[in-house]
Amino acid sequence: MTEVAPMVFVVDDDPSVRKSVGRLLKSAGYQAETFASAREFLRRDEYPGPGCLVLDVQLPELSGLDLQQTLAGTAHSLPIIFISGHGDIPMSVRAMKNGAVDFLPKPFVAQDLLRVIGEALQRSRREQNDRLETATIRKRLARLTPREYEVLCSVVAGKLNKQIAVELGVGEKTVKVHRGRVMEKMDADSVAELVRLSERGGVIPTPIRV
Amino acid sequence: MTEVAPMVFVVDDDPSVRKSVGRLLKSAGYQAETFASAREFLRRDEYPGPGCLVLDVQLPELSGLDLQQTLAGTAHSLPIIFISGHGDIPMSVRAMKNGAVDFLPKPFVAQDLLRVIGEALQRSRREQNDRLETATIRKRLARLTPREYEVLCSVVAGKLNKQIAVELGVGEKTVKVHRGRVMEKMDADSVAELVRLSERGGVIPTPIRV
DNA sequence: GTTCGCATTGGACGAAGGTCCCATATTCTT
DNA sequence: AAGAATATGGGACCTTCGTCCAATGCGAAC
Repeated sequence: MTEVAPMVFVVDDDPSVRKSVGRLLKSAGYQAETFASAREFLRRDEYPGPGCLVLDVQLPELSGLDLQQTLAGTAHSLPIIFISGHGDIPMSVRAMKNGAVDFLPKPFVAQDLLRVIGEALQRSRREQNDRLETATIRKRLARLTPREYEVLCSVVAGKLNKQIAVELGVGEKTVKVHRGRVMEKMDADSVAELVRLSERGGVIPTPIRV
Repeated sequence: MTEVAPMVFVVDDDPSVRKSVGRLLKSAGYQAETFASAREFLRRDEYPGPGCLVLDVQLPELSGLDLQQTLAGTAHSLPIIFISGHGDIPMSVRAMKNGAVDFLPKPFVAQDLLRVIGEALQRSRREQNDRLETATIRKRLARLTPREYEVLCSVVAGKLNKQIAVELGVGEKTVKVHRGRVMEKMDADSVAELVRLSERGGVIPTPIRV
């Protein structure tokens, strides 16, 4: 495990804010990288470790809220803390609804920002872990052949080999082989574990026909 | 299925707001009940159907935000829409962080309130369904004897009857009996289903000793 | 055109799961 | 004290699962 210092990105069109916030973050032990616009931020390199984004709402071209929506659902989306000089309540509500960690009106005290950044980084770590886990599972799922995947769906639906065989129009023997390979490829020691892995991987159990 | 009209509770110390909002809601086809204070609201009867709470932030004694925290985690918590005449951004952020559906500054247009209430009721229905499902599962879990519960925890961990028997210091036969009763009481047709039920019911699989 | 991955199946066998009827001991409630 | 719920088993039996070794057919890739 390479220890990676948390990274805080700052996007604000005001140079003095970038400078002061950047200094504050570094003095607090974080890595900091500042950007003057949303587009500039979008050209950044991916950062592997935990991190968050301190984002001004009012920005030229693409606004902070627009950037938030652009980033939402991205594979490497970061927790966002908004800062705003002329924000209003509907703006802050929209930001929070879209998953922002907090929304700080300017001027704010350094302590408030640091506290919220702590929250954001904690969330980032959690999300990163979750993403890592599901990515691992997805990779395993991707190694399954189409037929194996069909069998998996039926197995996690709780069906017997015999039933699966009938539904797929093959022999029970064949199902057993596929099933064995599924267990191996998914690295599951038991059906219980297979069910949990499949659930996190988004596998839909084939409906049981009564 | 008894069709229940959605219920909207309104808590505001301003009588004119209670009156106008109440009228608006009824004209929109909702049931409405108004309260002048948080304490008064807390004395209300439980309402079984979908519903939400339109809550003023500034209230005598217990504030709207306090009431939100009091209600949070309650078995019958309702989605909350805040309305506020003198709210600020930190206030709205706090409300949203604690799960509010929205935060509307007064004055607001009727259409906005109705739109947000629609969201809130949809969330209410979803939460109600989720609560119903987990409650059903919990009831079944509660019918298990201590021993049966132990067996369940081991089964969903993917252990073999033999292993479970050793760990519990009983015969494999006994485990089979308990296991059978667990399947029956939990109304599960397969181990896969049992795993899913257990997960939603908060059952912790007993760790596997390698 | 040969090699590789995929899907398919056979036979055999042991391990595991599930269920029937039956029985005993303990504990707790009524 | 009687009865119910709980926990524990025996014996018998069948089903299901998993795995060993072995084989065939098919399409795609090299």
